[in-house]
Amino acid sequence: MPSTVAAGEAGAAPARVTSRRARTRARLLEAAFDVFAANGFGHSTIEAVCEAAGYTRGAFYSNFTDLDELFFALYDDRSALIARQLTEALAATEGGAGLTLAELTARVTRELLLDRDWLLVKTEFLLHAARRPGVARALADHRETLRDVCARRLRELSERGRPLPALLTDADEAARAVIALYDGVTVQLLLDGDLDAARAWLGRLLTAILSPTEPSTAASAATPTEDL
Amino acid sequence: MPSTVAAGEAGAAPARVTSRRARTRARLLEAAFDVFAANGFGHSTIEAVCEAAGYTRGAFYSNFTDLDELFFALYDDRSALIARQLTEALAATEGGAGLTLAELTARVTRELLLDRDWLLVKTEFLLHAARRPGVARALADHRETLRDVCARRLRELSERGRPLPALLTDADEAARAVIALYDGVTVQLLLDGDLDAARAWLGRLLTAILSPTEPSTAASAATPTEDL
DNA sequence: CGTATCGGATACACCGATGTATCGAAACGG
DNA sequence: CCGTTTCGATACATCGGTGTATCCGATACG
Repeated sequence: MPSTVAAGEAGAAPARVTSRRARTRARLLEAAFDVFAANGFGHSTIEAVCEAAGYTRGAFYSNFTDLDELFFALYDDRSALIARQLTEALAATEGGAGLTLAELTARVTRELLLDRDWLLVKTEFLLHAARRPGVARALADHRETLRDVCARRLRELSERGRPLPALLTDADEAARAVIALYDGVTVQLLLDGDLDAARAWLGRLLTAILSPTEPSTAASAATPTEDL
Repeated sequence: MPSTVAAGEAGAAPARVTSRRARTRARLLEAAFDVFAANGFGHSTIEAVCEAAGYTRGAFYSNFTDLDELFFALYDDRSALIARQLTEALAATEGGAGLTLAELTARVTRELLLDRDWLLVKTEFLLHAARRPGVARALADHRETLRDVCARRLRELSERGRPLPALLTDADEAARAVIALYDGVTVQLLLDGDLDAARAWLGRLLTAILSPTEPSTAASAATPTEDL
């Protein structure tokens, strides 16, 4: 069951599944990605996707019921792929030495900030999920597994002497901060399209927030939202 | 000229503009906000907006040409309103004492993280803009003015002895970091809908990234993305 | 290699949204 | 108040996308 976020196939699975089916399905997903990236999900039609894939609508309805379902499947595929890439990139600690902070940020930056089209589709899926509690939970779960991967590396880091900032209580929270910064930089990248700048900026932000704070000032600003 | 992002009225302005027109226009925008928040811009129709506003499509075509145009006007109005609120909130330094870091974060958190519906619409507008270079630039400009407001307060702060983190070179960059964190927390809020948690989390993140870092570790991690 | 099943193409009926042209009524200026 | 201008409602023609039913070629399996 390689589904990362959830299931949701079209109709009951046929008794005899040919491999041609898998090909056209893959092509449809590929084409849908391009169409969604270009026009946005809301302004995309089944016909446009089929035409981009080189099929007629018959092929679509044989594989999916909705555009919604295809959208979900598309996100499922892509996000699983990226999750795998990130996990591998962070797991590759040759020599057993473990990652340094610089390496960690560099790898996160490299693996996660890929192309703008994916960010467009991903963000649109976020909005899609935000309006459907079930999908939202599934997406949140998926994000949580990614966060755990990140948290594990950060925990290693802190156990090997590199202290985490005092304001972030544990590695899990530090990982949350990493995600937040990543999402924030994504917004900027969507606007200006400068991938290199976004990578550099994310790198700086990550090191900034993961660097230890001075104990004195940290204590005085621990609970900022209490008063006023 | 109260337009914040850009202009773009429907047709040439009539010689005699009644005030009824302004009312219906406002109502249409109001209704559009609700409809967009509920269904998403892409899945919203002119009819749905008009019905929600209590008009027929005739009223719409008398005020706008497109849904796109209405969307732009809607964002224009709302964002200008919020920009005003934020500016006022940050400017209100009674006694001339200036804001503390805790006050600053508290106010940003309070003024910017309003309701989820607005975040939905705002994010959708971001995607909308990301696909149209002209709109993207306009939106970027608008964000820049907000950032400047923030940067000014941060500069005051650092001039009154509160040091900025060494990894963020100046107040402008610190303001960028604030924006990035805000955007990042927005994503989380869109997913889980927990407004209070988002506020608290944003507050912690802001103080974390704006607190001074230890000089030693700061220097060693200054250029993280160079190698590897 | 034959045959049963599957997958995608084709054709059709339908609906919903769009845009325009026109008309009655409200709002403004005198 | 009354004429004039403007605003929004109504009616109409049209178009694009959807979903379904059906059919023929492709494919797997014995």
